[in-house]
Amino acid sequence: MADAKVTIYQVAARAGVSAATVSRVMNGARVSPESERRVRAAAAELAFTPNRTARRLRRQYSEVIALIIPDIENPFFTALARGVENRARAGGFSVVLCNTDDDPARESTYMDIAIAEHMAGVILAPADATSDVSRLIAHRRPVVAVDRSLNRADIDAVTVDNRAGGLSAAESLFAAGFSRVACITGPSSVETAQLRMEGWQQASRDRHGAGDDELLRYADYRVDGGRAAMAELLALREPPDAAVVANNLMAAGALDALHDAGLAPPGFGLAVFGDLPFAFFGRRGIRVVDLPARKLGEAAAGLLLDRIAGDDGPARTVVLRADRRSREKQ
Amino acid sequence: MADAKVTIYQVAARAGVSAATVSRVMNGARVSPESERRVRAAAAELAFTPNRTARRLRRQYSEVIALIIPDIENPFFTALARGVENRARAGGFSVVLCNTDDDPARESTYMDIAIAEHMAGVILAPADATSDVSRLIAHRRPVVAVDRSLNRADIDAVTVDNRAGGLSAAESLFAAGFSRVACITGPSSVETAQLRMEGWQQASRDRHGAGDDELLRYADYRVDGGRAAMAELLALREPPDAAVVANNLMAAGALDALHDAGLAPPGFGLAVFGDLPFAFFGRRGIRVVDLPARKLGEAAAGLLLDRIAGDDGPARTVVLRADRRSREKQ
DNA sequence: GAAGTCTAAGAAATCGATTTCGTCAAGAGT
DNA sequence: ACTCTTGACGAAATCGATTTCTTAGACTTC
Repeated sequence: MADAKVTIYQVAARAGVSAATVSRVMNGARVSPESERRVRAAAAELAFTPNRTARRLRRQYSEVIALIIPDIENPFFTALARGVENRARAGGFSVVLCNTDDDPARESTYMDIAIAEHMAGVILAPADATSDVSRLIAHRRPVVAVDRSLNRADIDAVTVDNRAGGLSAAESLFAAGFSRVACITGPSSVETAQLRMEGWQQASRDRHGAGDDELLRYADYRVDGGRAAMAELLALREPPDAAVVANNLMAAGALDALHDAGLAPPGFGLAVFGDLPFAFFGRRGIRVVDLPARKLGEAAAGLLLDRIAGDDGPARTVVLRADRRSREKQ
Repeated sequence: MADAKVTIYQVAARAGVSAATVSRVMNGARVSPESERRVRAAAAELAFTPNRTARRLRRQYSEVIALIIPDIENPFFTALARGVENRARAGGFSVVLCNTDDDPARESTYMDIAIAEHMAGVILAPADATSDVSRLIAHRRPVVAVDRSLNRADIDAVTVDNRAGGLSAAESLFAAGFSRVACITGPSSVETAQLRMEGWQQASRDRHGAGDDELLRYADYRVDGGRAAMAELLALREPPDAAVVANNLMAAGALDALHDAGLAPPGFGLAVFGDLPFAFFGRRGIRVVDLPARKLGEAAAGLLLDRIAGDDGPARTVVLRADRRSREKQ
């Protein structure tokens, strides 16, 4: 019975009613009990699944949201994705995950697709500060920026307090007795990288009166960049005895470089932004600035669903705390 | 100019032609140079983006494929996803990532969505052996199973040689001088878990004449399960001196448990299926059975794209090698 | 120069569900 | 008894692009 293609008209014919009535049954509009029964029976017998494409064309709307992230292999973003998905599912939405590899062109393409596909909204972890969401705005598609904010006051954003996180990470290292605390951060064009560095800088100034730019390295938020940066720092005439590393991937590389030099936490102080899910022994003694990735995702999805539901109040910015904690066990 | 909604008719009006002609221009059919020029100009001025929903309804087809995986936070599956995405993008397709958390109900829902959304095909990493793809088949949607095969001969599959991997992992531990080699594998209902265990079992039999079930633990492919299983093994009257662990997450847990007992590789032999992207020091001395996740994804996407293009030859099964290697550096 | 190709391009049908607009009948109110 | 609601439900319009059909002209070919 379950043929490859069952339309609403076939169901209607079988139930002896019109297509309109079938539609009403499927969408919970008022229908007599008898009609409803017949329609449901017919739909079940034919294994009818409404064609979402047709519905979407008519409704100008779909229950799908796009989540655009720069790196699908980074656990931070997958955890974030999971948060988005949980919240979205609870609201009856599906999530399409789009991976840009930090490429603005791909990001732009995905936004166009979101428009052309009638997606209900977009959650964007911007590749960089130049991300252009104007086409989304022009098409009235709700957008929420997550992790990194866009430089515009008119759209919702969910971020963590990166500056405070950087400050507290560096301070905790100083407090633990380290004196030369370096900083390995991400690309200077990336907001989170800049803010985390500024937190470190602030702590250094508080401590030494002036920031020590010799101990600052901009890398690329990737493993190899972290390894290279740490290697460079260790090669200084006066190397650091601790470091704040601005993301998990670079920390992996940095740990590698440390190990090559015969060093490791807790002898060498290390504070890292974000969890290191697969770091075992190495993890012990590392200070982790907890990035609440899943919560970021949930919050972003929450804001987006509000907008989709019609909320058009002024843009909100949610800033979650980045808690430092000294991690013992999972 | 770029208004919220630009249809093909508005472009047609502005260019002084019919909608059909605009469609022809957008799809590369024959049109006079003059018309083409005018249409392109009008389309550009209005920032026209064809409505994909309408196109899809008419064409009964979309350039989107679904990738259904059990755990989005597992690096194995994200690497696989990246492989799928690369290959799909190259072929002009987008990928929708669906996370099931190993829940057959969610898996089933996603398959229905794939049908209702007119997706071109589905790549499925089955939650378990009972996954039912019959509705996809009934709707003529190409399906490729990846990582785990479905128990049916009529659909394409891409897997790794899990049995050989398990065998070689265990053998390499025996060869290195370990004598009591345990095995921590996944749920017995999961094919990969079963096969990897069988490889270990084979090696144990070859060595000892009989497999030692005392040293076998079925866990859940998760960190906590691996930790608990290893803790149990270490508590035996005669604990193992080495272990084959059937996936990366459980290995993370197992390493934790080892550490708690004051043990670690290479003193305690450890062979693991799949990469441990964030494992630093711990990783050294671990034997990794390399699961070519990205290649799996690429191969699966390749098969699927062939089917979408109309290939209806008999089902193919691609088995990739799971190479054991002793990992030094990234 | 008549009959037979092509070509470009417009009019209209189509994809399948939703939704507006009417119609009809049953029950309410005076 | 007569109008007024009210509710169920069918006919038809609609969403926007694609894809037949058709037609009108231009160009061959004998």
